[in-house]
Amino acid sequence: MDTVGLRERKKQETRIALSWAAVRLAVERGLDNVRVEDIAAEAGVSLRTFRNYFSNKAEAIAARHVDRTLRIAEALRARPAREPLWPALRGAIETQFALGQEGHGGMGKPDEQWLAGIRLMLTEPALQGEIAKASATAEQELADAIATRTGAGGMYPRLVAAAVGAAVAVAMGEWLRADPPLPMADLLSDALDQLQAGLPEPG
Amino acid sequence: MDTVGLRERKKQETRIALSWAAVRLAVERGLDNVRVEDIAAEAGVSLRTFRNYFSNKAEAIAARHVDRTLRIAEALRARPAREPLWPALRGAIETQFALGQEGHGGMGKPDEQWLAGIRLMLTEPALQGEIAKASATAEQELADAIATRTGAGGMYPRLVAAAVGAAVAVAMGEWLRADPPLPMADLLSDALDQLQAGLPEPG
DNA sequence: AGGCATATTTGCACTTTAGGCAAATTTTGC
DNA sequence: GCAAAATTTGCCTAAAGTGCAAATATGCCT
Repeated sequence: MDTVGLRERKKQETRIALSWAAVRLAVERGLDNVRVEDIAAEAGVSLRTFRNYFSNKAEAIAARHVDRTLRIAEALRARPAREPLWPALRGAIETQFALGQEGHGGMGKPDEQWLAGIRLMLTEPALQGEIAKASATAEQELADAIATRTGAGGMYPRLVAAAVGAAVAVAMGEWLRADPPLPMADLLSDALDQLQAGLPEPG
Repeated sequence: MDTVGLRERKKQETRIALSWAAVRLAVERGLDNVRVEDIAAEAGVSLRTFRNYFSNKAEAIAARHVDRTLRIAEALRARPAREPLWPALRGAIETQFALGQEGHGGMGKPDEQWLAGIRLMLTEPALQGEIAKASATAEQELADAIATRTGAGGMYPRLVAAAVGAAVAVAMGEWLRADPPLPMADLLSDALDQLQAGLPEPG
């Protein structure tokens, strides 16, 4: 038998189905034209069950993004303890963004839903609070992982986590904005370089 | 007559009164035991008027914090254009946090409401989304001001704004947490120093 | 397999939030 | 003063959110 039972797995499936339905409907009709009830129906559960998982539309839409960002901290912990912090951080981040680049030899269709979800979150003002909350959660985990890895105390772990989170957010924003599309990896690398250089004033 | 008419001023007063009432009631009874209706009553306006100003409790509570953080960008713009970016940034930030230090020769009572509001926002999970949204708004303004001042394009202005926002947030958190209380100015300065040094791994 | 304990889903009742709309009130500019 | 414009307010309806208990599904032990 698996380490996770049927119960656990079905719960996860329901959660994903709800989040997926939320994003799809919101993209199709616009956020305001989607009732929580519709999302529940789309996912094949009762309205009340939706509320057992999420407290509102925004949370449901952001759920997959939250999961993804939380995995950065997880990836960091999985790295060899002796690896210096910054390379480890870059590695951990890259594993979560190893997609979206078109024309690359990799998978052809770069998680279209994820892209739509991100675009939606950056577009709809009503979702910005949620994306920010997601970042806060992720940064908390990241700070813990950094503290464990470096043994540093004080503000350092939280500073690094917050700064890295900021860099990721800025890079993501630029990625969506860039008209001649740029590879996410490059933007991310560029942002982290500037951060590590202490953000010196150009010119 | 003033440059702003009575209308403008009363609107601002109502806004402040509502935000103030929201914070006070939430601190007194706990966030969940405050209905929007109560806040409106406390501020002496109708429930419907409350909704003309804010769309929910959280927004009302965060309003004064938003105003305050927006003033950082304003302060940056007010600085001499030739001043290098980082000193100007530090100066602008400090002007908005020139309070809260007890035992300093300055004002005796350091905006008790503000402290309570901040503590509330950092404490109540339901408000974290709002504080984050506030930061996002402030960072947008800050990025614009930085872009204007430095003439830099690309991600630089947004990166600096986001990183500075992160540093301020971390310093504020530490300030509230520190058991033997530390001066906000020191924490802020420390955080910005680390940022400018490129957040090198200690040890 | 059978059966008990635990977790999840669901329906239902109820309170609160959210927002459109038009009437009443207040401020502004002339 | 007085008309135009903005703000406040009450009313109304849809939707969100929450507690509770019954029904259903799963895990676990014998």
